[in-house]
Amino acid sequence: MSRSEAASSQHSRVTIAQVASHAGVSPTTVSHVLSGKRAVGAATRGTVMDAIRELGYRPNIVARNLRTRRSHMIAVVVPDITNPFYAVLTRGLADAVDAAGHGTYVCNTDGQHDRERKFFQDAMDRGVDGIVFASGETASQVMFGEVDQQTPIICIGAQLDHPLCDAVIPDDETGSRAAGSFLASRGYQRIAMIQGPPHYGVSRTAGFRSAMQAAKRKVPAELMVRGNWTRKGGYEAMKTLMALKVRPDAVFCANDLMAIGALDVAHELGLSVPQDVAIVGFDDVDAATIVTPHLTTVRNPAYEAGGTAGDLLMSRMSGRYTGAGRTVVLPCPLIERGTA
Amino acid sequence: MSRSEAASSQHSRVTIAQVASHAGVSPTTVSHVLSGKRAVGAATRGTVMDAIRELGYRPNIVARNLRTRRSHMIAVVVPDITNPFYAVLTRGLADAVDAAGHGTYVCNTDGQHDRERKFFQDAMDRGVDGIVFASGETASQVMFGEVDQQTPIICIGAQLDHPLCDAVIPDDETGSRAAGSFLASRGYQRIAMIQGPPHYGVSRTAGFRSAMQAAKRKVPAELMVRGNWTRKGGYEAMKTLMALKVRPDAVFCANDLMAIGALDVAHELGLSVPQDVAIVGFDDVDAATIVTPHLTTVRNPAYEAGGTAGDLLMSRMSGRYTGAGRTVVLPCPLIERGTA
DNA sequence: CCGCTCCATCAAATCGTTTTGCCTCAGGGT
DNA sequence: ACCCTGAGGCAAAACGATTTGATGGAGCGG
Repeated sequence: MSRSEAASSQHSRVTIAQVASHAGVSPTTVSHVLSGKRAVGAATRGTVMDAIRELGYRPNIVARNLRTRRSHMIAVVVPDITNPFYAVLTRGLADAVDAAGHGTYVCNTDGQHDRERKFFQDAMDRGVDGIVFASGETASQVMFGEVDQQTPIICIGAQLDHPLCDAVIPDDETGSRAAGSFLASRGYQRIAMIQGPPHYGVSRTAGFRSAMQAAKRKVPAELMVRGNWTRKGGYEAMKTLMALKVRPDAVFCANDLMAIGALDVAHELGLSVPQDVAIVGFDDVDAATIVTPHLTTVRNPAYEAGGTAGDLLMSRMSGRYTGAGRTVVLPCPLIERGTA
Repeated sequence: MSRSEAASSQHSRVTIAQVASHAGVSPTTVSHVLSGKRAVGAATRGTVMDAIRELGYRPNIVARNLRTRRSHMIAVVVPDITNPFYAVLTRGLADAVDAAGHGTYVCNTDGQHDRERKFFQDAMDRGVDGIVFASGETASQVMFGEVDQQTPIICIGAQLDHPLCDAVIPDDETGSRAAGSFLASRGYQRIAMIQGPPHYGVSRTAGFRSAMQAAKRKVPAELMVRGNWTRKGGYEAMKTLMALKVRPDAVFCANDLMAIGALDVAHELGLSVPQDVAIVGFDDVDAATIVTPHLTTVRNPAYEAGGTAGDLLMSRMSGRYTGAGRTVVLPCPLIERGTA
């Protein structure tokens, strides 16, 4: 093997200079052969290519990054990669930018603002070409003080007033409205909602309310309860709903986990779903098809969100687009399954 | 703000040379203040620190990487970050190395060998300090031909005979044996197993067999069926088991998804679990506590695996350890829940 | 034969650090 | 007086690529 022979002959990696001397040309020429930025004679090119192959040359990307000021690396900062929503989002992003040769540097913040800031700093210092920020709707804009005006930032799920910051936001409100309208169209009369904690998921509540208004359904305060996004929280919220003197015949939950908790209560009470009570969730997590019956829900397009974030990023990195912050909103379609 | 003032005054970032001239010293001295590798007079240090603060200097990490030949970045190559097992593993790794200032570059291979090779190359070219390879048990050692002897590699779930490659392997076999013994100790007589596809998960099968032998349970061939790791696969395997003239009263599944499929069949047939038939899974995925009753299973320690991979890596990167490949095996404890 | 354009190539500067070798000065021991 | 040591500082050489300006011919019209 010429490769291993070359590798063993010298401790470290082959440099462009060694290729050049082996081929009897200057480093410049080798660089031009590789990049194609200037014309190179066919014969010379052949010699150089041979030398490259023979020595097993691989370019040192760090050196290139230093000179070109591009790293072909983008940072994605999420609360927790363990959360399937962010895992899928990250995958969508990775798939979108992979073809263009960009790697993805994943940062877990656990939603802590100081970690968000730390990773912003770190990403800038490392010279990433772009940052995708998906820390949920509570994205404080504190950390943007730290940011270099050069590197593009994409915000997912929240709109920020940073000049060069594009945003991609799933259309929670329309999705929730669809869920509400759907329940109404099925003839359910007393439709309740299990919301998220105060100040969270407000657009989901808004969409639901607007649907109820359009369908001429009254929603007394007792039918609007809250949970903390967890299965247990949904369980308890559903308990209080079912303890009402006159029970709801349908309930829309602000996320799937709470919907699953609500389903637990229905099973516990011996209620059949959706005959006795209908349930609709939001997010379309994997678990939605594991419970029985399968959960009717609204899809939160994580993969697509990551993908369009990647596209927006690349359009800026390439210089194709240099204008003000764009906003693309993604539809959240209703997925009809067994619980409504 | 002195920071923004400095930033606006010049287009690009502040360099160490600017700090030096602002403080009236040489770049060398600034570097020494930052790194502490050589003594610097207290007065000088103060001046330099002030200059750094005043100009808002941030070191250019790319330049540093080029000079020091370390990137403080480690690559983790997994089949798919979307798979919760690998997401958790990645998080464990990230948490372990984060404190030491290492970032994690995530690569999704989808289990394709050419992508594995491509990312190996890419990671080497980018100058990562280490690679964690978690592409499951079928890790071909093809891509190791590409690898620079310098950069340490940790293999998760498979043992490779690369000289400097440490391995961390979850103890599937003991875990499976525990599952089998547990079923036997509960008095189940006809214990079946739904295995993975041929050549996969052999140690899980081995552990189960050894437990059966120790418990003096016969396992006729008809009780050893196969699925393809999916819920559907488990469903079908369970169907054929339940179509037997004499049914098993317990079944151990090589992973949770198949166990959930088996559970579907039990529900469909009106069998009560675990009275009529017991079911035990493997992995302890989130879904295990979503099904009813909650799945009794064997825990596959993803987080710990990622964490110890990080530790092994750091011990090599720091030069603390330079010996032959180590192997650490992680226990897979049985988690008793409702299905057995 | 001159001037012009193209093509191919090269030398040298640059990116922003870290690190090595050398210098100076002060102080202490003999 | 002399040597030695340690502290504190600087100049310059890496690190390994890309990029710019210059150069030397070749081809060609006038």
